[in-house]
Amino acid sequence: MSEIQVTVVTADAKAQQTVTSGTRAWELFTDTPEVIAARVDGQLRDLAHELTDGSDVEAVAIDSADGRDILRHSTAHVLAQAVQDLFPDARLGIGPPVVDGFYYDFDVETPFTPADLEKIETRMRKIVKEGQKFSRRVTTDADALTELQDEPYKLELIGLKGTGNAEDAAEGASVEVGGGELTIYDNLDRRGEVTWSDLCRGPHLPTTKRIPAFKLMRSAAAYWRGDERNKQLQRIYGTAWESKEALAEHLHRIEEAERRDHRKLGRDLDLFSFPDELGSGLAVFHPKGGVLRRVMEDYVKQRHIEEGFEYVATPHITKEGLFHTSGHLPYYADGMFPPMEMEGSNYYLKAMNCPMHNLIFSSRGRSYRELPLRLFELGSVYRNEKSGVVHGLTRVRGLTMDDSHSYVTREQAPAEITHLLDFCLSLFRDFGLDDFYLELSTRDDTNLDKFVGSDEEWAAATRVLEDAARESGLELVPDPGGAAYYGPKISVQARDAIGRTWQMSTIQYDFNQPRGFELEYQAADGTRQRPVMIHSAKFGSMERFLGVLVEHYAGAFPPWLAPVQVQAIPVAERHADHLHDVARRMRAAGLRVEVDDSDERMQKKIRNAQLQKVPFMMIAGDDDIEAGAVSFRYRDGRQDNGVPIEEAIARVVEAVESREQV
RNA sequence: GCCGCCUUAGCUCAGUCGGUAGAGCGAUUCACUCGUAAUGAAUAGGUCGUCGGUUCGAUUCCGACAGGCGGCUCCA
Repeated sequence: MSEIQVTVVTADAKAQQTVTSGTRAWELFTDTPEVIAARVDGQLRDLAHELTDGSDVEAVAIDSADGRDILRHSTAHVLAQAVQDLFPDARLGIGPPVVDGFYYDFDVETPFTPADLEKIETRMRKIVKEGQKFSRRVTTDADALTELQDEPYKLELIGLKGTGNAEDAAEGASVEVGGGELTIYDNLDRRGEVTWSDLCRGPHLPTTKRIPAFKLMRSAAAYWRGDERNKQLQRIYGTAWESKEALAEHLHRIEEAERRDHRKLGRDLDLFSFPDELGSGLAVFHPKGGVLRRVMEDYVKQRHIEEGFEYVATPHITKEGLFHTSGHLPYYADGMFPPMEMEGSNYYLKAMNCPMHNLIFSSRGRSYRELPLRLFELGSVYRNEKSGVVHGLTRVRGLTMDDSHSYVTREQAPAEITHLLDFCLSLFRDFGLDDFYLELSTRDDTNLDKFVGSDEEWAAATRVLEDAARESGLELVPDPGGAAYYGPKISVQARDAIGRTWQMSTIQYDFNQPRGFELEYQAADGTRQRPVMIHSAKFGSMERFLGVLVEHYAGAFPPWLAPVQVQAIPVAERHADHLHDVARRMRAAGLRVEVDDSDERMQKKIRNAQLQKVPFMMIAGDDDIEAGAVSFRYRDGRQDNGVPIEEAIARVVEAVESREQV
């Protein structure tokens, strides 16, 4: 037996080690049980991987990003084995790890019920307990096609691999047939007998016993290879973690997110509702939600004007010709409400504001001296969102965009895009959101029917946007195929307090509509030139942004946004007049104050104010009246007693004006 | 749009193996007037999502539709 040299790589060191040939990766890590795989020369490998001379070997711990992916992928295998144990007719789709978990798709006659999931989970625990070994076996396409002849979806993946399309075949397909050679993983029981096999690239945990904690979450249908023309498979989602504690924390985070759900808080805080009578995806804002909207709208209007925009207004409905000119009807009709016929014309509800703004631009001759010309409105639009996608305030059928169109020369476009991007980000910061990334949505070059314009125009537009995005220094994520039909876009994705992301702003470079509308300005040399238009929505939709704010703050808004800024609570009935007096003075200072002079006990009033997440509770009893003062209680239970009235008013005013959180 | 699940009082939810329903919170009224997260009592409130079918009888079973939830697809 000969000797070979390997290099064990850790975060801060590299150590040469001499081992005998045939040594497997696990032998290097026998005293570190959290290691479940190895990265050998940059490739993730099973611990059973046989080392070769000169290899760099790095431990992969189960609680690392790669380690969790491997854990979850292995748990997905256990899921599939359990499903085929219990439902022998189930055919396998794809089973990759995803953020915080994994899924596996199955073709079954009848969809899984919650009771089925329980049975499957029980079966999975049994498999985990059995400590089945994940054993890698290299195979050939021909052998695999024979072996997997009962698994039509796997055969399809192997076929796609042959054409080099495996990576594009479907989300997660690469975990099955990615990489160079085709491999099958056998699950071996204690006697070494094969109990189950699956086509898989790996790597995997050494045994199922190394799955410390998992849970099945839900089942749902999913189109095979993500294409709605294909059959729907039944997808089971699960999660798996390196410890029971980590699983518990994950479940706790989900509960936390549910607690912040804007749909629940919207009801609890009496902000908005979705009356069935209106139809799906159509919200009404109650007085308290109305305060939020008004504050947002007033602020965003003022900021637009400060940034050089001119406020305009346009109708909600128009004859169809306009949307032909803009390209909406040829390219976007599915997204619009059906037309209504009147006096021989078809009228459409507006799905976008841009065509109307173009009419304002072309209402008279324009000079280069007017550019950039920036038109802005809070434009309400109606979109025929498919019934299955409507979701709270974040996906609605009627929405109001803070929508603007900047008409610029080609030369001015880059600076204007940077200007718009800076504007978006500063607005978010004013509202307390300061964690963003950008997405660059480009044309899908394989589906040109969906997009207007020449290759050169798209390339130029994409370049301008990409440059501006890079200049911002923010993380930039590509989104191929995500462009609008008329041009590429940058979108700003904001993370909320618990790490979820939401598409807010979009900035789109459009060379098509100016051509369609024959927009022109007269240049300095007397020639007529075509402007470029840049679409931008900063909040995106007022509805979605409001929903995101509710979740970001979990309903506990900073005072400048809070529907009720001060809730006054008398200790006893005789103290109410004092508070009514202070409340009057606060309202005169522009504050939103309510006095709770109901018959409840003060403890109950405090509880109510607490549940309504009011930033300032203003309490007064005998001591306060005697001292010409009030007492504050904050949402965190902190107290500040005996604050002189003038100072109390000034304090709340200051908190509102500074837009700080209290 | 597709798949699955769900819809009982304003909210959260019991319940009826087919014989028209209950609780807590909330609301209203009365009593209590209290120093930092729920005072007590009484009262009102429901064509059990809508429409159709089966049945002597449907909130319960079946179907369609509407709305919601979880995904998928889509998303200007």
